[in-house]
This record gives sequence, structure tokens and C-alpha cells, in this order.
Amino acid sequence: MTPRILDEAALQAREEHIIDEAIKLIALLGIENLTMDKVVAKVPYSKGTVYKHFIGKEDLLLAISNRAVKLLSGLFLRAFQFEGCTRERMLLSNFSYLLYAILYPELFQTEICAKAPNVIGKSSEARIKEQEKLEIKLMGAIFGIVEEAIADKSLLLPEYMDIQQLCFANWSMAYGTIALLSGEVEQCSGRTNLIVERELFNQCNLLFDGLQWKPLTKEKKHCSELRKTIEQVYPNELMLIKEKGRELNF
Amino acid sequence: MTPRILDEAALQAREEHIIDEAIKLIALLGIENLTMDKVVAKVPYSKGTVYKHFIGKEDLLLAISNRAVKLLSGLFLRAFQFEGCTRERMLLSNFSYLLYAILYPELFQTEICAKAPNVIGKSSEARIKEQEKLEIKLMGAIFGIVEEAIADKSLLLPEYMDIQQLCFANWSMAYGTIALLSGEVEQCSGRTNLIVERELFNQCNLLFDGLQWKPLTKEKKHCSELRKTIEQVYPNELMLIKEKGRELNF
DNA sequence: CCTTAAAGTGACGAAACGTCACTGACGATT
DNA sequence: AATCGTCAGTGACGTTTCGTCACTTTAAGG
Repeated sequence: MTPRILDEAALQAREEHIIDEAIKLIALLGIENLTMDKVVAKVPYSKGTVYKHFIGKEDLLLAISNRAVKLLSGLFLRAFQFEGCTRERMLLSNFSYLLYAILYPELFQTEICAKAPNVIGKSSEARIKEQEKLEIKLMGAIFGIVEEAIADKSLLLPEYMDIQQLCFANWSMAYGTIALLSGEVEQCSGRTNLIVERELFNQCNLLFDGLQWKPLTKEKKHCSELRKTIEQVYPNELMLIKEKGRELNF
Repeated sequence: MTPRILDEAALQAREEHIIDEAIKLIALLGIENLTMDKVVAKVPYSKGTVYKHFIGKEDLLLAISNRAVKLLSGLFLRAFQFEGCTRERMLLSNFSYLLYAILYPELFQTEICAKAPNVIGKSSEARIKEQEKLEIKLMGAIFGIVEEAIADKSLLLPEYMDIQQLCFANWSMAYGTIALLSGEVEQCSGRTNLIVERELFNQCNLLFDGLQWKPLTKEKKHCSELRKTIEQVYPNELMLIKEKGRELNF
């Protein structure tokens, strides 16, 4: 008869704190060396309390992935809101994905890991629901750009594709490029002199030109223009990358 | 003063046997549930002997990945040797990658895992050297097709790309598509009605058309033609896929 | 100040990793 | 044939990590 009152906000804050520390540990030790014991040691709560928030290691990973998706959503939204042509904004969104992968490799990696059936299978129902909600929001920004492009006739949807397929084509292209080149993969043989930002730019242009997405590359100036746009839309992110000792080669 | 004679072939056979059993375990339990203890239990050798072959779990994973690359090389070679135009053969090689991913999901997954810095870092020098050699061979088949295409003028290399970049563009496109759709990733939201073989076909055509790789899609018939080619070049693989209860939707 | 239900704790058993001191098989030597 | 030296082979063990659960603490209501 004494229903102890829980401070919902404090609980939420504690969860965020645990996630923060876990992310720091991943950045420091690598995702494969993240252990619940280490997280518990980093945090002023006991193991039992941590396990109250996350039913297991996989659930924690999914929570980190959800955090990552939130962050990425913010970047995508800024690309969506940029005042420019649709093709430019689509290119920009792909580059915001790259900025994110460079800036938070540990989040990028965790996001991928968290998609494994194994991880999803061991996560809590609530966390999975949250993930779905976040991903729908993420897709929304991209969907919006494509719809606009079709509406203003700068893009003609091929008769054999729908909007979802087109979005997927763009996503898998960007994902493949970034995943293989942004540092997660140890030097694949012959990977010499492939620079992720340049390859991503090429791939985007190839895809968009293949789709006849106006204005075509020939009509546009070189990538120095993209650089300026990125500086304008993502000044902080560029700064942080510079602080990391990494420089975008354009 | 007693140099015991080692039967090199027997040693090699034992190693292959251990790898076989490990692959079976991955197929059965998932890569995340593969343990050295389970491998040792499956095999008529003691833990110490297994560790003579593989300095640790990661080394075993890389060995499995190398096995996978060998298998894939064989498939690529058949695409290379097919008597058809270069564009057709390039398409075919991407589809052989898909066949492999569908037929041996555990190998596809292990191959990706084995590229993680963590795994490479804990593997033996010899195994890493072997990996490099195998990957160079793998790239060779693809490189060959592109060089031929340039030579016979069906493909004009864009001035801002070299052959390596073009090969990478194709690879990352195929990799991204297959990785995201071939079952490794649990249902991403909105992934409904994306069928990997159809999307891969679309993506290839978009990329090749973007590159102006002749003959362009408009000049060609539909994907039923691709189906026939696959049936001709990879009859066994198609059979095995059918036996798995999976059917290619063309 | 007591009661009580929930929050919080950390010792513990199980599972996996990789090691190392020991065993014994086999070729060389006498 | 007897003996020796070496190294492949063995598996028990120490360590790390996971996730649980029996117990302790906390605080609201009486």
C-alpha cells in the first residue's frame, strides 16, 4: 500500500547516462570489447540496476543504435531543409551520412551491428518499437526529397521503380560506399587511393545521372560547390572532423 | 636431433576438417554463438590441437572467410568466362555474388565479420597474407571485364574515374544491396516488398546506364534474359537454392 | 516510528576463452 | 633392442564475462 513514486525523468536521465558511458567505452575499446561489467564499473549504479534498464547486452546495443539514428535524423533534416534543388539536397543527405560515419564511427558501427537478427532477437519489445519509429522518421526526410523532385519534374521515376525502391537504391549505394571505405573495413587489398568522400561523390553522380535527375552533372560545376554547401549546412560537424585530425579531400 | 616428420597433407586436411565443422556450427547456431569449445567438441581433436591451427577464434573466422572468398572466386571466374558482352558478364558477376549470399549466408556473414579491424588484428600473419592473395585474385576477374569493356569501346571510362574506382563503384553498389536485403538485416522498417534480386537488377542497370555502358537498358530485353543466362552459367547453384525452398523472382 | 513494496545491490553459477605443464609417440642413436 | 630427445597432442585450470536472485535499503503512508 505504499506505491513508491518513481521520478520518470530521473530514470530517463540515468538511462541516458549509462548509454553515454557505453558509447565512450566503445569509442575507447571497440565494440567487441564492450562488456556489461565495464559499463557497470564506469557508472555509479550496480549491475542489477543497469540490468533493470537493459535486459542484456544486445538491448544496450540497440539503445545505442537508437541514439545514433536520432542523431542522424537531425543531420538528414538539415539536408531536407536546405534551400537548393532536390538533387543537391539528396547529395547533401548522403554526405551528412558520411559526416556522421566519420565523426562517430562507433555509432555507425553499432547501428550496423544492432541490425543483426541476433541483436534484435535479444532486445526488449519496447526498444524494437522505438527503433521502428525512429527509422520511419529517418526515411521520411529522404522520401520527402524524392517526392518533391518528382513533383517539380526534375526527376522522372523509371516505370519499373517506385519511390521506395528509388530511396533504397540511393541508401544501399551510400551505405555500401561508406561501410566499405570509412575505416570499418581493414585495408581490403587494392583499396589504395580510394578516398571515401570522392568515391561517394562519384557514385551519387553516377546514380543520379543514371536516373536522369536534373540538373545532370555536365551542367553542374565541380565538387567545390558541394564543399561550400557542406560548409554552410554542417559547419559544426566539419569543425569537429577537423579537430579529429581528419580533412575532407575535395 | 630427432626431426619428427610431419605429414603436411594430413595437417592441411585436419585444418580443412575443423573449418568444415565450424561452418556447420555457424550455419546451425549463428556466428555469434560459435565458440571454440563447441568446435573442439565437434572434432576428434583436443583444444590444444585446434589452437595449434588457429591462434584464436578470430583466426578461425578469417580462415572461414578465406574459404568463402575461394568459393566466390570460382563463381566470378565463370562470369568472366561466359561468352557474352562485357556488360552482361558484369551483371552476371554481381548476380553470382547474390547467389553466393543466398546459398551460403553464413559464409557471406563471416566474410563481412572477418573484415573488422578487431578480427584482422587478432589473426595470424600467414592467414592475413593468404586473405590478401585471395582478394587480389577475386578483383582480377572483375578488373578483367572492365578492361575488356574499355578496350572494345562498349564502355568509356569517365575522365574523373580510373578502373579501380569503377570496380569499386560496382562492388559497393552490389555489396550494399545484398548486405541490406539478403536477410542479414532484420526487417528494416519499410523494407516491405523490396526483393533483393529485383533491386540488384535495377541498381546494376542504373549504374551501367549512368556509365553509358553499351548496350543500354533500352536497347535490351527484360530480365527474363538474365534468368536464362543464370540458368546456363549457374545451374547447380540455382538448383541448390531451389532445394533451400528459395525461388528467384524474375 | 513502524510497515511494506519496490528499488537497488553484488556474490554467485555457468559458459567461454586461451594457456601451460604434462603425456606419449616416433625417429634417431648406440 | 634399448634408450633418448623432441614435439604433437591433451585437457584441467585461471580468467573474464554474462545474467540472476536472494538479500538490503529506501521512502511513502499510517
